[in-house]
Amino acid sequence: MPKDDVDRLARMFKALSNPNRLRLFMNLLEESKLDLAKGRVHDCFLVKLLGGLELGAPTVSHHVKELADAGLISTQREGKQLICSVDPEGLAELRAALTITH
Amino acid sequence: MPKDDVDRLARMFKALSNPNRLRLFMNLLEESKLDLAKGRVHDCFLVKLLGGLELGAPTVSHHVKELADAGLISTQREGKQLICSVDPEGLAELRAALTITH
DNA sequence: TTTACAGTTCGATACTTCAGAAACTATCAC
DNA sequence: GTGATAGTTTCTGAAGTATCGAACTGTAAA
Repeated sequence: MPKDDVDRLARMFKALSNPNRLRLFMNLLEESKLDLAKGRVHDCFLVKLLGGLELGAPTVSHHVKELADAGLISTQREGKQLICSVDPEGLAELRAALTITH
Repeated sequence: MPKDDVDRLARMFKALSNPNRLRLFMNLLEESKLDLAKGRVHDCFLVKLLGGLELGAPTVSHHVKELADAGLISTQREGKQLICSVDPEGLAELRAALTITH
């Protein structure tokens, strides 16, 4: 596996290595599952993702950026709010790397 | 998802978040693929995993321990050598977490 | 145009991680 | 035994990360 690919993968895993950030992602993934199964992308208000997380706004902002930079989610503004969606390609890359039958 | 599960998952992802450690794991996974597909566990000398890694022995030892503690690989001594195998359960947990259609 | 809202940026602080040097343990071959 | 091999443990320093408070930006409603 080329070094660049390993680095890219490692960055994704790192984005998921913090429990709070992972929780954020899992919440979004849970919200998205139905839509992703149909090949569509689910949108979700940032606020909805924070159930029981109890983090400050700056921290959340930072975590969202990490996930986005890693290619695991994409974001877009809608008025005052930030909309997050799981990036299906990023998810697929992760799954491919962990797949046994190549 | 219960907090303990999130923490356990996060720990696995953390173990894969360092490029050198990820490389180690991917090398082992690559070696193991055929066997795992058949439900068996592949063993591999530590030395074989270090192709092009250029790390000191203490560092490698540390990385192997991290992967083992996270439940991603298991190790056993055989004489002077350490034998590593991918832990199929850990791998399955990771894959399950990233699976869309639950 | 003032106010509130949703999120961002900056800076500080406490903490964690990576890697290697030196010294150690265990095993095997002689 | 002695020496060589394979890996471990402990410690240290440099670099990176998580979190928050304070100040900031953009949007929308009053």
